[in-house]
Amino acid sequence: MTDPPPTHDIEAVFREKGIPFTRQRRLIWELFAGADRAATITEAADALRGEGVGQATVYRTVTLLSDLGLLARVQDRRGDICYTAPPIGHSHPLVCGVCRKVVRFDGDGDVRDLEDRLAAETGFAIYGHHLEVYGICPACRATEDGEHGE
Amino acid sequence: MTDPPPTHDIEAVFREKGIPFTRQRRLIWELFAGADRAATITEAADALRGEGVGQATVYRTVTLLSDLGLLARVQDRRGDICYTAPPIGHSHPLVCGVCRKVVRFDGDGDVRDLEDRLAAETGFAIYGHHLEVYGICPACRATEDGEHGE
DNA sequence: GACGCGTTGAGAACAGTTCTCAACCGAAGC
DNA sequence: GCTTCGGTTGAGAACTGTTCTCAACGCGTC
Repeated sequence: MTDPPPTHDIEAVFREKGIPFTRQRRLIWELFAGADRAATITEAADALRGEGVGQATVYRTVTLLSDLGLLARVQDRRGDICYTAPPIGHSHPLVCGVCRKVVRFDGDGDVRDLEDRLAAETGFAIYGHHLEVYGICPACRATEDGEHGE
Repeated sequence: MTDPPPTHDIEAVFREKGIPFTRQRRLIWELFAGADRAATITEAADALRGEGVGQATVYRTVTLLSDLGLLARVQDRRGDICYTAPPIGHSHPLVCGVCRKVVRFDGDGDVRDLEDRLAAETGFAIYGHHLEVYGICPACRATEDGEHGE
Protein backbone atom coordinates (compact mmCIF):
# COMPACT_ATOMS: atom_id res chain seq x y z
CA MET A 1 0.00 0.00 0.00
CA THR A 2 1.26 3.47 -0.85
CA ASP A 3 2.00 6.07 1.75
CA PRO A 4 -0.88 8.39 2.42
CA PRO A 5 0.07 11.89 1.34
CA PRO A 6 -0.73 14.34 4.11
CA THR A 7 -3.84 16.41 3.52
CA HIS A 8 -2.04 19.72 3.38
CA ASP A 9 0.15 18.39 0.62
CA ILE A 10 -2.66 18.21 -1.83
CA GLU A 11 -0.97 20.89 -3.86
CA ALA A 12 1.95 18.55 -4.33
CA VAL A 13 -0.38 15.85 -5.59
CA PHE A 14 -1.70 18.24 -8.22
CA ARG A 15 1.72 19.54 -9.14
CA GLU A 16 3.07 16.06 -9.51
CA LYS A 17 0.31 15.23 -12.01
CA GLY A 18 0.72 18.52 -13.81
CA ILE A 19 -2.80 19.62 -12.94
CA PRO A 20 -3.23 23.30 -12.05
CA PHE A 21 -4.38 23.89 -8.48
CA THR A 22 -6.60 26.89 -9.10
CA ARG A 23 -8.33 29.19 -6.64
CA GLN A 24 -11.65 27.43 -7.22
CA ARG A 25 -10.15 23.99 -6.71
CA ARG A 26 -8.53 25.12 -3.51
CA LEU A 27 -11.81 26.53 -2.19
CA ILE A 28 -13.68 23.34 -3.01
CA TRP A 29 -11.00 21.17 -1.49
CA GLU A 30 -10.85 23.28 1.65
CA LEU A 31 -14.59 23.06 2.06
CA PHE A 32 -14.54 19.27 2.09
CA ALA A 33 -11.23 18.87 3.89
CA GLY A 34 -12.09 21.47 6.50
CA ALA A 35 -15.42 19.95 7.46
CA ASP A 36 -15.69 17.04 9.83
CA ARG A 37 -18.79 15.82 8.06
CA ALA A 38 -19.76 14.89 4.57
CA ALA A 39 -21.36 17.47 2.29
CA THR A 40 -23.44 17.16 -0.85
CA ILE A 41 -22.40 18.78 -4.09
CA THR A 42 -25.39 21.08 -3.86
CA GLU A 43 -24.32 22.22 -0.40
CA ALA A 44 -20.81 22.85 -1.60
CA ALA A 45 -22.05 24.79 -4.61
CA ASP A 46 -24.37 26.88 -2.43
CA ALA A 47 -21.61 27.60 0.05
CA LEU A 48 -19.16 28.67 -2.63
CA ARG A 49 -21.51 30.61 -4.85
CA GLY A 50 -20.60 33.74 -2.89
CA GLU A 51 -16.96 33.10 -3.67
CA GLY A 52 -17.76 33.13 -7.35
CA VAL A 53 -17.45 29.40 -7.88
CA GLY A 54 -19.88 28.02 -10.43
CA GLN A 55 -21.90 24.87 -10.05
CA ALA A 56 -20.30 23.22 -13.05
CA THR A 57 -16.90 23.80 -11.51
CA VAL A 58 -17.97 22.13 -8.30
CA TYR A 59 -19.12 19.09 -10.24
CA ARG A 60 -15.95 19.02 -12.30
CA THR A 61 -13.72 19.42 -9.29
CA VAL A 62 -15.48 16.84 -7.15
CA THR A 63 -15.15 14.38 -10.01
CA LEU A 64 -11.51 15.28 -10.35
CA LEU A 65 -10.81 14.89 -6.64
CA SER A 66 -12.68 11.60 -6.56
CA ASP A 67 -10.67 10.33 -9.51
CA LEU A 68 -7.51 11.27 -7.66
CA GLY A 69 -8.80 9.33 -4.68
CA LEU A 70 -8.99 12.46 -2.56
CA LEU A 71 -12.72 12.36 -1.93
CA ALA A 72 -14.96 9.46 -1.02
CA ARG A 73 -18.63 9.19 -1.80
CA VAL A 74 -20.91 8.18 1.06
CA GLN A 75 -24.60 8.52 1.74
CA ASP A 76 -26.63 9.59 4.73
CA ARG A 77 -29.68 7.87 6.16
CA ARG A 78 -31.94 9.60 3.65
CA GLY A 79 -29.86 8.25 0.79
CA ASP A 80 -28.42 11.61 -0.20
CA ILE A 81 -25.06 11.34 -1.90
CA CYS A 82 -22.35 13.18 0.01
CA TYR A 83 -18.61 13.49 -0.30
CA THR A 84 -16.02 13.43 2.40
CA ALA A 85 -12.27 13.99 2.53
CA PRO A 86 -9.75 12.62 2.96
CA PRO A 87 -9.99 8.90 2.49
CA ILE A 88 -6.32 9.09 1.54
CA GLY A 89 -4.21 6.08 2.35
CA HIS A 90 -7.15 3.76 2.49
CA SER A 91 -9.14 4.62 5.53
CA HIS A 92 -12.85 3.93 5.68
CA PRO A 93 -15.61 6.25 6.77
CA LEU A 94 -17.86 5.74 9.76
CA VAL A 95 -20.74 8.05 8.90
CA CYS A 96 -23.40 9.42 11.20
CA GLY A 97 -26.64 8.83 9.33
CA VAL A 98 -28.22 11.90 10.88
CA CYS A 99 -25.68 14.73 10.91
CA ARG A 100 -23.25 13.11 8.45
CA LYS A 101 -20.32 13.54 10.77
CA VAL A 102 -17.51 11.33 9.51
CA VAL A 103 -14.97 9.47 11.61
CA ARG A 104 -12.32 7.67 9.64
CA PHE A 105 -10.86 4.36 10.59
CA ASP A 106 -8.41 1.93 9.16
CA GLY A 107 -10.23 -1.32 8.69
CA ASP A 108 -7.77 -2.47 6.16
CA GLY A 109 -6.26 -5.29 8.12
CA ASP A 110 -9.71 -6.71 8.69
CA VAL A 111 -10.68 -6.51 5.05
CA ARG A 112 -7.37 -7.70 3.62
CA ASP A 113 -7.74 -11.15 5.15
CA LEU A 114 -11.20 -11.36 3.73
CA GLU A 115 -10.00 -10.30 0.28
CA ASP A 116 -7.22 -12.87 0.29
CA ARG A 117 -9.67 -15.56 1.22
CA LEU A 118 -12.12 -14.48 -1.48
CA ALA A 119 -9.43 -14.33 -4.14
CA ALA A 120 -8.33 -17.85 -3.29
CA GLU A 121 -11.87 -19.19 -3.20
CA THR A 122 -13.29 -17.50 -6.29
CA GLY A 123 -10.35 -16.85 -8.60
CA PHE A 124 -11.33 -13.18 -8.86
CA ALA A 125 -8.49 -10.67 -9.22
CA ILE A 126 -9.57 -8.29 -6.51
CA TYR A 127 -8.85 -4.66 -7.19
CA GLY A 128 -10.75 -2.89 -4.49
CA HIS A 129 -13.49 -2.78 -1.98
CA HIS A 130 -15.96 -0.39 -0.63
CA LEU A 131 -16.62 -0.35 3.08
CA GLU A 132 -18.64 2.18 4.94
CA VAL A 133 -20.07 1.80 8.40
CA TYR A 134 -23.19 3.66 9.40
CA GLY A 135 -24.25 4.68 12.86
CA ILE A 136 -25.60 7.51 14.94
CA CYS A 137 -23.00 9.67 16.63
CA PRO A 138 -23.19 10.30 20.39
CA ALA A 139 -24.47 13.86 19.91
CA CYS A 140 -27.30 12.81 17.61
CA ARG A 141 -28.18 9.90 19.86
CA ALA A 142 -28.59 12.31 22.76
CA THR A 143 -30.78 14.59 20.66
CA GLU A 144 -32.94 11.81 19.26
CA ASP A 145 -33.42 10.14 22.62
CA GLY A 146 -34.26 13.40 24.32
CA GLU A 147 -36.51 14.93 21.72
CA HIS A 148 -38.40 12.04 20.29
CA GLY A 149 -38.12 9.60 23.12
CA GLU A 150 -37.93 6.97 20.43
CA MET B 1 -29.31 -12.38 12.69
CA THR B 2 -32.60 -13.35 11.11
CA ASP B 3 -32.86 -16.45 9.03
CA PRO B 4 -32.47 -15.76 5.35
CA PRO B 5 -35.76 -16.57 3.63
CA PRO B 6 -35.09 -18.78 0.62
CA THR B 7 -35.26 -16.95 -2.67
CA HIS B 8 -38.19 -18.92 -3.99
CA ASP B 9 -40.21 -17.90 -0.97
CA ILE B 10 -40.35 -14.30 -1.97
CA GLU B 11 -44.06 -14.66 -2.45
CA ALA B 12 -44.34 -15.49 1.22
CA VAL B 13 -42.41 -12.34 2.11
CA PHE B 14 -44.91 -10.28 0.14
CA ARG B 15 -47.92 -12.12 1.50
CA GLU B 16 -46.70 -11.69 5.03
CA LYS B 17 -46.49 -7.94 4.57
CA GLY B 18 -49.83 -7.79 2.78
CA ILE B 19 -48.25 -6.55 -0.43
CA PRO B 20 -49.66 -7.96 -3.66
CA PHE B 21 -47.18 -9.99 -5.68
CA THR B 22 -48.33 -9.00 -9.14
CA ARG B 23 -47.32 -10.35 -12.52
CA GLN B 24 -45.05 -7.35 -13.11
CA ARG B 25 -43.36 -7.70 -9.75
CA ARG B 26 -42.77 -11.36 -10.38
CA LEU B 27 -41.21 -10.66 -13.76
CA ILE B 28 -38.93 -8.01 -12.33
CA TRP B 29 -37.93 -10.17 -9.42
CA GLU B 30 -37.25 -13.14 -11.67
CA LEU B 31 -35.07 -11.03 -13.91
CA PHE B 32 -32.81 -10.03 -11.04
CA ALA B 33 -33.00 -13.31 -9.14
CA GLY B 34 -32.48 -15.40 -12.25
CA ALA B 35 -29.34 -13.60 -13.38
CA ASP B 36 -25.98 -14.34 -11.90
CA ARG B 37 -24.91 -10.79 -12.50
CA ALA B 38 -26.10 -7.35 -11.59
CA ALA B 39 -28.36 -5.43 -13.95
CA THR B 40 -29.20 -1.75 -14.24
CA ILE B 41 -32.74 -0.49 -14.03
CA THR B 42 -32.54 0.56 -17.66
CA GLU B 43 -31.52 -2.95 -18.69
CA ALA B 44 -34.35 -4.44 -16.69
CA ALA B 45 -36.85 -2.00 -18.19
CA ASP B 46 -35.60 -2.73 -21.71
CA ALA B 47 -35.75 -6.47 -21.16
CA LEU B 48 -39.27 -6.35 -19.79
CA ARG B 49 -40.74 -3.80 -22.16
CA GLY B 50 -41.79 -6.66 -24.43
CA GLU B 51 -43.65 -8.21 -21.52
CA GLY B 52 -45.65 -5.03 -21.16
CA VAL B 53 -43.90 -3.79 -18.03
CA GLY B 54 -43.55 -0.03 -17.86
CA GLN B 55 -40.45 1.85 -16.85
CA ALA B 56 -42.15 3.48 -13.90
CA THR B 57 -43.14 0.08 -12.61
CA VAL B 58 -39.56 -1.12 -12.80
CA TYR B 59 -38.43 1.86 -10.75
CA ARG B 60 -41.21 1.40 -8.24
CA THR B 61 -40.60 -2.30 -7.90
CA VAL B 62 -36.83 -2.04 -7.58
CA THR B 63 -37.33 0.53 -4.84
CA LEU B 64 -39.84 -1.76 -3.18
CA LEU B 65 -37.55 -4.77 -3.37
CA SER B 66 -34.64 -2.74 -2.06
CA ASP B 67 -36.71 -1.50 0.84
CA LEU B 68 -37.60 -5.08 1.63
CA GLY B 69 -33.92 -5.90 1.58
CA LEU B 70 -34.35 -8.21 -1.40
CA LEU B 71 -32.10 -6.30 -3.79
CA ALA B 72 -28.70 -4.75 -3.21
CA ARG B 73 -27.28 -1.81 -5.08
CA VAL B 74 -23.76 -2.16 -6.45
CA GLN B 75 -21.79 -0.48 -9.16
CA ASP B 76 -19.57 -1.70 -11.94
CA ARG B 77 -16.15 -0.38 -12.91
CA ARG B 78 -17.71 2.39 -14.97
CA GLY B 79 -19.69 3.54 -11.98
CA ASP B 80 -23.05 2.44 -13.35
CA ILE B 81 -25.58 1.66 -10.66
CA CYS B 82 -26.76 -1.93 -10.80
CA TYR B 83 -28.93 -4.13 -8.65
CA THR B 84 -28.40 -7.71 -7.65
CA ALA B 85 -30.45 -10.29 -5.79
CA PRO B 86 -30.53 -11.80 -3.29
CA PRO B 87 -28.47 -10.23 -0.56
CA ILE B 88 -30.91 -11.83 1.86
CA GLY B 89 -29.59 -12.77 5.25
CA HIS B 90 -26.70 -10.38 5.13
CA SER B 91 -24.30 -11.64 2.56
CA HIS B 92 -22.04 -9.25 0.70
CA PRO B 93 -21.46 -9.03 -3.02
CA LEU B 94 -18.17 -9.67 -4.77
CA VAL B 95 -18.77 -7.96 -8.10
CA CYS B 96 -16.87 -8.39 -11.34
CA GLY B 97 -16.20 -4.86 -12.51
CA VAL B 98 -16.32 -5.92 -16.12
CA CYS B 99 -19.22 -8.33 -16.64
CA ARG B 100 -20.93 -7.56 -13.32
CA LYS B 101 -21.10 -11.19 -12.33
CA VAL B 102 -21.89 -11.37 -8.63
CA VAL B 103 -20.62 -13.91 -6.14
CA ARG B 104 -22.04 -13.58 -2.67
CA PHE B 105 -20.10 -14.18 0.48
CA ASP B 106 -20.68 -13.91 4.17
CA GLY B 107 -18.13 -11.50 5.52
CA ASP B 108 -20.21 -10.76 8.52
CA GLY B 109 -17.96 -12.31 11.10
CA ASP B 110 -15.10 -10.20 9.83
CA VAL B 111 -17.08 -6.98 9.93
CA ARG B 112 -18.80 -7.63 13.24
CA ASP B 113 -15.53 -7.47 15.17
CA LEU B 114 -14.70 -4.24 13.45
CA GLU B 115 -18.09 -2.78 14.27
CA ASP B 116 -17.81 -3.71 17.92
CA ARG B 117 -14.42 -2.09 18.09
CA LEU B 118 -15.65 1.05 16.38
CA ALA B 119 -18.69 1.33 18.61
CA ALA B 120 -16.50 1.07 21.68
CA GLU B 121 -13.95 3.56 20.39
CA THR B 122 -16.29 6.20 18.98
CA GLY B 123 -19.53 5.91 20.92
CA PHE B 124 -21.51 5.63 17.67
CA ALA B 125 -24.60 3.43 17.75
CA ILE B 126 -23.85 1.38 14.69
CA TYR B 127 -26.86 0.38 12.65
CA GLY B 128 -25.36 -0.98 9.52
CA HIS B 129 -22.55 -1.21 7.08
CA HIS B 130 -21.99 -1.44 3.43
CA LEU B 131 -19.34 -3.75 2.10
CA GLU B 132 -18.74 -4.64 -1.49
CA VAL B 133 -15.62 -6.17 -2.93
CA TYR B 134 -14.65 -5.52 -6.52
CA GLY B 135 -12.56 -7.70 -8.76
CA ILE B 136 -12.30 -9.21 -12.19
CA CYS B 137 -13.74 -12.67 -12.54
CA PRO B 138 -11.63 -15.48 -14.02
CA ALA B 139 -13.49 -15.39 -17.35
CA CYS B 140 -13.00 -11.65 -17.82
CA ARG B 141 -9.38 -11.91 -16.75
CA ALA B 142 -8.80 -14.46 -19.46
CA THR B 143 -10.48 -12.23 -22.03
CA GLU B 144 -8.68 -9.08 -20.99
CA ASP B 145 -5.28 -10.74 -20.84
CA GLY B 146 -5.78 -12.38 -24.18
CA GLU B 147 -7.29 -9.51 -26.12
CA HIS B 148 -5.54 -6.47 -24.80
CA GLY B 149 -2.42 -8.02 -23.41
CA GLU B 150 -2.63 -5.42 -20.72
C1' DG C 1 -71.83 -8.88 -12.10
C1' DA C 2 -70.76 -4.48 -9.46
C1' DC C 3 -67.72 -2.26 -6.31
C1' DG C 4 -63.45 -0.71 -4.14
C1' DC C 5 -58.71 -0.33 -3.73
C1' DG C 6 -54.18 -0.82 -4.97
C1' DT C 7 -51.24 -1.29 -9.16
C1' DT C 8 -50.03 -0.12 -13.70
C1' DG C 9 -48.46 2.43 -18.07
C1' DA C 10 -47.72 6.62 -20.59
C1' DG C 11 -46.08 10.69 -20.52
C1' DA C 12 -45.20 15.02 -18.08
C1' DA C 13 -42.44 17.02 -14.64
C1' DC C 14 -38.51 17.36 -11.96
C1' DA C 15 -33.67 17.10 -10.21
C1' DG C 16 -29.19 16.20 -10.75
C1' DT C 17 -25.45 16.11 -13.88
C1' DT C 18 -22.95 17.00 -18.05
C1' DC C 19 -22.04 19.67 -22.12
C1' DT C 20 -21.15 23.96 -24.85
C1' DC C 21 -18.91 28.02 -25.63
C1' DA C 22 -17.16 32.48 -24.99
C1' DA C 23 -14.49 34.88 -21.46
C1' DC C 24 -10.85 34.56 -18.37
C1' DC C 25 -6.35 33.44 -16.14
C1' DG C 26 -1.64 32.31 -15.71
C1' DA C 27 2.66 30.57 -17.54
C1' DA C 28 5.95 30.79 -21.30
C1' DG C 29 8.19 33.14 -24.89
C1' DC C 30 9.54 37.28 -26.99
C1' DG D 1 5.98 44.65 -20.28
C1' DC D 2 3.22 42.60 -24.12
C1' DT D 3 1.52 38.62 -26.79
C1' DT D 4 0.39 33.99 -27.36
C1' DC D 5 -1.43 29.67 -26.02
C1' DG D 6 -3.64 26.13 -23.45
C1' DG D 7 -6.30 24.94 -19.78
C1' DT D 8 -10.05 26.52 -16.55
C1' DT D 9 -14.16 28.86 -15.51
C1' DG D 10 -19.22 30.46 -15.28
C1' DA D 11 -23.77 30.69 -17.26
C1' DG D 12 -27.04 28.48 -19.20
C1' DA D 13 -28.68 24.91 -22.38
C1' DA D 14 -29.12 20.12 -22.93
C1' DC D 15 -29.39 15.68 -21.42
C1' DT D 16 -30.31 11.65 -18.34
C1' DG D 17 -32.22 9.27 -14.79
C1' DT D 18 -35.96 9.30 -11.57
C1' DT D 19 -40.36 10.53 -9.67
C1' DC D 20 -45.02 12.17 -10.12
C1' DT D 21 -49.79 12.38 -12.09
C1' DC D 22 -53.80 10.41 -13.54
C1' DA D 23 -56.88 7.61 -16.00
C1' DA D 24 -57.30 2.67 -17.00
C1' DC D 25 -56.82 -1.82 -15.38
C1' DG D 26 -56.83 -6.20 -12.47
C1' DC D 27 -58.15 -8.73 -8.74
C1' DG D 28 -60.39 -9.86 -4.52
C1' DT D 29 -64.78 -9.11 -2.06
C1' DC D 30 -69.49 -8.63 -1.70
